[in-house]
Amino acid sequence: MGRGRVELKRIENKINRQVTFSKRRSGLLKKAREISLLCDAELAVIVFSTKGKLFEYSTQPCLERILQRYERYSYAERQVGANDQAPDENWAIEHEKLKARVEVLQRNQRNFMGEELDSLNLKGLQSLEQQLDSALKHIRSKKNQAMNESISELQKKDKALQEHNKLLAKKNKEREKALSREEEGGLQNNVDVTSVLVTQPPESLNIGGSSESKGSEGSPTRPNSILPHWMPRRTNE
Amino acid sequence: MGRGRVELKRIENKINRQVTFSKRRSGLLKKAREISLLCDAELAVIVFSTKGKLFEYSTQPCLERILQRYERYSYAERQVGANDQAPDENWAIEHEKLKARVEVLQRNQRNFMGEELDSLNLKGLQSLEQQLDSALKHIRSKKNQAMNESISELQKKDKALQEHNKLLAKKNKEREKALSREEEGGLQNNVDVTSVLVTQPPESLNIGGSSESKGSEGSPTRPNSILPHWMPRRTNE
DNA sequence: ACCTATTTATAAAT
DNA sequence: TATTTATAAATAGGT
Repeated sequence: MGRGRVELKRIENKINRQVTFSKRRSGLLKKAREISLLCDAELAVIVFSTKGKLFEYSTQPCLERILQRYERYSYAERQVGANDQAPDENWAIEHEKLKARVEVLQRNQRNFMGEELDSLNLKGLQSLEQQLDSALKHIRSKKNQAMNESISELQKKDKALQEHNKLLAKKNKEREKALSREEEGGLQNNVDVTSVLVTQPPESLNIGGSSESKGSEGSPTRPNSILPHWMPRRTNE
Repeated sequence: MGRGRVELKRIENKINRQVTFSKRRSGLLKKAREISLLCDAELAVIVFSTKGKLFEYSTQPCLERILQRYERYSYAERQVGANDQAPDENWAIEHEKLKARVEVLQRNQRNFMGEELDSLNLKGLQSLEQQLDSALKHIRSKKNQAMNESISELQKKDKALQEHNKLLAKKNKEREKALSREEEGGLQNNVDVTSVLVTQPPESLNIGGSSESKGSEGSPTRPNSILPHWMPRRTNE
């Protein structure tokens, strides 16, 4: 959308990057507003510019709740650190140091994401490759572990449901028999409980893919409380 | 964008609303990804459909991290309003913001190195895996490119040296011949240049030592324990 | 900040 | 839900 295609990579020219950021940011927020209006969705967008400036859009309730949860936590945390504020002169220095650190960390991160590789020599590339390779192994192992856990949990659940199902079916049959003995011709009230139970959708099998993609919206997910229980969240720290 | 203007109000037709939601959602997430890539911004988008299903995009493997940053940021911001301590206090706030950023970056980096994976849920792990996988591809391609370049450079150099060598050998022979003709028995000064040249150590095999990394070993790196040793510092911006 | 030439996104139809 | 198409929007590069 503009004169010439855009390569999807960091814009090197600082000015252009800044301008594009400004334009696209407003575009993004506008679209966020539109979708929330048109489709009655609740959403939040949080954007930090490279320089650390914050921009946001939110339709309120949901994100607020999430944020409040964090707020309590980090407020408490900050109260601790706020007490021992003594000196004020080395702040400028500390600040500079921090900025430098941020810069370094950002560059690292870009490298870790496979970008800006020209800043590395061959040795660096090789070392990075090794590091990522090993990291990937860890990650995959962890992921598989997580998947296996949730699978076995599901299997357990499934088994339990089947048991329950069988039980109910049996009871049902018994009742049916009893009824047919007591009142002849009173069968029309009989509902097949079996099918109801067996049909329960294995909702947790929707093991998160990339952020969006496959989301059969209409699926009869239950009023799921947002995150499946098997998704561990950071509890503290 | 589409056939006919869009009124900015809730779409009444349920089906249409659903379809539009799906389309615009993916559009929004796409744009979010683009701005983060193009403009080096950190951001998160959280969307709840009417039915309560969650969709999200985050530049970080762990969306909570951005929320935390947001938290700290808005806390610091709030201090401005509450506090009428004018000039110097800004520094404190900026400092807080920076610290929040550093924390996020550090955590990311640890994750990128395959550490601290317990802080990620399955979704985060998968997204991280994908990211690293793609990064690794870039890195390997870059590495191979670098290697090939240095190989062909070496071959060129080698060829040139051999040429030179041949030339010198020839000259040497001629001179020798000439000498033996002019002064009989004066051969003890004759050094075999050939061997000297052939033996020349292939210094350029030190691949990747181009311009920047040479001799920087002794420089006292700043006390950044996080920075991997192989990451050369950039000299220009 | 404003202006277009173009590229994108997407509403409607299939 | 996936494709296709006609159009509205977004926006890159200038000014």
